[in-house]
Amino acid sequence: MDKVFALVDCNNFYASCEKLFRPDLKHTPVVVLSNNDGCVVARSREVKALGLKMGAPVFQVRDLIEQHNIACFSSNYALYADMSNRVMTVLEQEAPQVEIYSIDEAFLDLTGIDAVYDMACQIKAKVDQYTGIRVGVGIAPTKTLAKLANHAAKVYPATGGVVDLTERERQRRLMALVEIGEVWGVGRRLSKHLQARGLHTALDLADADPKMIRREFSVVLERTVRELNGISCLELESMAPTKQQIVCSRSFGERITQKNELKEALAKYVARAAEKLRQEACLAQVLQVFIRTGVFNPNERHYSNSASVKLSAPCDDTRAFLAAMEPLFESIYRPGFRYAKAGVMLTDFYQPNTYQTDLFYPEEDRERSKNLMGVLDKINRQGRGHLFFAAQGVTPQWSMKREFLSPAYTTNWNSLPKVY
DNA sequence: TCTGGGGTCCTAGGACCC
DNA sequence: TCTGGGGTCCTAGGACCC
Repeated sequence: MDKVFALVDCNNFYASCEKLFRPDLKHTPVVVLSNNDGCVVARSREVKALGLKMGAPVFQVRDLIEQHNIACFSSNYALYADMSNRVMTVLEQEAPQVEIYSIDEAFLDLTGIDAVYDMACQIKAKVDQYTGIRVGVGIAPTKTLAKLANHAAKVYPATGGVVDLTERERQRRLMALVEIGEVWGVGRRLSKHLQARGLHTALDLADADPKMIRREFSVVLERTVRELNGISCLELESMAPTKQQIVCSRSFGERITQKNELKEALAKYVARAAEKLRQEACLAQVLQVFIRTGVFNPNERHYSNSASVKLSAPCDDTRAFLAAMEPLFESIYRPGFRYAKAGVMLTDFYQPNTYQTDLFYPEEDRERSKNLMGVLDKINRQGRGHLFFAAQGVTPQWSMKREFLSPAYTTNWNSLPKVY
């Protein structure tokens, strides 16, 4: 039986979440900013119409923002994550198989369902009714084509937000209209190379020789070509695969010049990364840390370095990672720079009980570690940062700038929206 | 002066083995 | 003057995604 995938994608997701609780902004242009209120990372429909670019640094578009009275919001991930969960819950109720692909997108497996188009319309209506979030739906025999169908649902309002691309003729008609860079898996670099070879539209890519594509580009792009021709190469992955790395990094609200402050920042990221690791129920053996100055100012001396260490055994104890971080930091720190960003990465993951233990680390210590971390996490689930390590410092001067943060409307009792 | 954060996969090349 | 062949594993870097 032919496969049928649907891609459901929330419209302007972050901006929509902000608007949801601010009916007064219903027709106002809205942008959501990255951490430190640095870049534009989401735009409402009105803002897109104004031509304000995704990823634009705020200071470069400040005039445009003032001129059009664009409402700015700092990223409120607590809100977006909760709204995302609500949307995904509806999808899981409506569809037999769901792959949550990102915070605002999911693939559905609708193979074997008659009247797929009607079902997609129903799902769209239900998400809107239950969450207030508008979605677009693209239907096709492969994931790559479903992405393309979803793109069409967005670009052509006449579609009403649902596009069924099951028919080959429709697929080809659409692909002829779509630039090659819009294809899922074709980024900026590939786009340039492909255009240099005379391939400009999605259809050009679909009609390219897969053997040539593999030889000249990669096996990944070859798969894309086949997918564009209706041959499904990418399965629905309804089980979230276990993570292979955990990264925690931040740009600072202000440049750091003090050594101890930089170390405290790293300690904080180590603690957060270890917490995430325990949430995943994983153990990690390699810790990497990095620090760097700003990268954009050409008049400034630049420095960037990283170092990593392999622990004697995989673990998930924050204390062990903190102890390992210190010498790494000492080895890469250089005084006299204005540091802009730092981060840590955990890799080399193991499942508990499937690894070689450290001969000199007794079982009872492991038990105590597990209990201690358990208590730590339990307390911090009541509110992040209730309990922390002294190494993290108590009065960070460098914390993130979030000047335009909206309330945690859906996840904090004290921030529930009030209706008068 | 001010430019985000967190992931995955693939490939090429080097080290090493027999 | 002439110096093999076949393989694995690891890492860094590059591409992509949201």
